[in-house]
Formats: sequence, structure tokens, C-alpha cells
Amino acid sequence: MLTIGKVAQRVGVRPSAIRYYERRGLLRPMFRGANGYRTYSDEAIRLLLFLKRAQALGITLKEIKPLLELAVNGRRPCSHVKQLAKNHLREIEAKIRELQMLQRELRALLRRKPGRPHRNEVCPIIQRA
Amino acid sequence: MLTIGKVAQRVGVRPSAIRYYERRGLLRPMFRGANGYRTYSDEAIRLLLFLKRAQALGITLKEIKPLLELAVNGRRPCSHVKQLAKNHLREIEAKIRELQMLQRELRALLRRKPGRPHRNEVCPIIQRA
DNA sequence: CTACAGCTTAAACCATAGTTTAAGGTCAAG
DNA sequence: CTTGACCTTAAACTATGGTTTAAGCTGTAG
Repeated sequence: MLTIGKVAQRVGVRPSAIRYYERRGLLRPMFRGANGYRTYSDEAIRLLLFLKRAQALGITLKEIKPLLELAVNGRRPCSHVKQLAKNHLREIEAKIRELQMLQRELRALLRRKPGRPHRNEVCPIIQRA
Repeated sequence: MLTIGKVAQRVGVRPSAIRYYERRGLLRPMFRGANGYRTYSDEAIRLLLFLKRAQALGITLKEIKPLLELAVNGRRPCSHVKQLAKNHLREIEAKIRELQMLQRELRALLRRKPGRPHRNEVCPIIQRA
């Protein structure tokens, strides 16, 4: 089985981060061998990768927690899972819309010419402010 | 002239935030009247709006600081702003693509008939996550 | 056996971006 | 002249997402 260091390396985080996630309740306390070391399974790695993936998408640990709980209880009736997935989907849709608005703004800014250098002109990005 | 409260209201932040920006060195210390109150000009409001706008584009205060300094010194921060904006735009585009992938996955999963829970499997929605 | 890497804990520390608090001065209305 | 809204400061506090530290145990290689 895997020690925390191996898992950390494999997932691309530090051991301290994994302990932190456990402290925060995102990961259940792992099985401890006779030496007191945490012992990880591939399942744990899968959950950690899910966590990182969600995090990369701008989802906070607070939001990730219930998703992971769901993953741990993954055998629940699919209808229940479905409802939670629907909620999550709505959140994702909202996030996409927000990002797209930002995207449009940025593109509009970047399409502007830098104006005549010098002179009395200010950067259009500032002028738009 | 404007007091900090008026400016805050106009810019859409709290007075404490404006003082914080000054503490952080993003705004020069403002002129103080006889009573010790900060006195703001439209220029200051313009800079604050620029700050908020840059922030809304995901630029950190640390990154914004040199931009504001350049603006104040009359040099053109435009190319810097543009570079930052470009970088940020690329990040946003990547994020949107990832979220849309997840969105498609979730939608596909939600279109599936509820069916019976899979024997030894975790709910497919979770497994995909 | 010694060393060194890796594990354990709780608690302190870091950065970011502010807000809140405490104690006090100021301004405008009634 | 009092009241309340608004200003001042430094310092403490919040939340997020961790890292670092100190002190100690474990596991393995030489």
C-alpha cells in the first residue's frame, strides 16, 4: 500500500496538503498500519485527483467537500446522485456564463488599438474604467 | 471635493478597502484637509475604477500596483495591461473549455435512464468526475 | 549501530484581500 | 449643545488554502 508521500507525489500535491484535506474533512481518516502511518488505496488517489480537478475548475474546498462525500457514499440511489449532479451542473453553467462575460470584455479590450503612443492618450483599458 | 465615504459609494467599495489600497501602496496618500480627512479628486476615482476593473479581470493587487504607478507617472501601462490581460484571457479560455467538457459529461450522464444502480460500481456520475 | 529519509502531531505561520474594533476627532442638524 | 453620521488610527480578526516548525517515532541502507 501507499504512504502519504507516494500518494502526494502521484497526485502532485504535498503530504501536508493531504493531511490538511483530511483535517478539513474532505478525506476520511485513512487506515493506519501498526506504525501509525496512513495507508492509501487507489480509491484515495482517485478522490484526490477529483479534488484537484474540481479545484482547477475554480471550485472551493467547501464546495468540493459534499461532492467527495457523495463519492464516498457512491452507492446511493442514482436518483439522489442525479439531483446533486443537476445542482452541480447548474453551478457549472453559471460559472461558464461568468467566465464568458469576462472573456468578452477581455477580447474587446484586446481588440482596441493602443491608441497613438504618447500624446495625451491614456490606455483605453484605463479610459474604460 | 470628495470624502472617502462618497468615493467608496461611487466606486462600489467600502472606505476600509480604499484605506487598505492606500496602505498597500496602490494609491498615493491623498491630500488631507485641515481636519485630517482624505480628499479625493475625479482622478482618484478613475484610478479606483481602474483598480476594480483590473481586479474583476482576475489581476491581483500585486500586479495592479505597478500598472497604477505607471498610470500615475504618465507613462503608458497599456502594453503591460494588455500582456496581463492576454495571459489571463488564455487562462479563462482554458477554464471555459474544461468546464464545458465537464458540462457535456454531466449532461450526457443526466440523460441516461435512471436504471438500477450498478452492482459493484460507484454511480457513474461520480466515476466520471 | 548509526544515519537519514519519511512518518506523526499540534500549533504557528504565510499570502491575499479585506473587515472589524476600539478609541477618538469632526461636521451638520435641530 | 447634543446627537448622529462620518472621519482618523493601529491592531486584531476573518476566510481560503495551505506550509512550516518542533519534537518525536519508524524504517531502511550501510
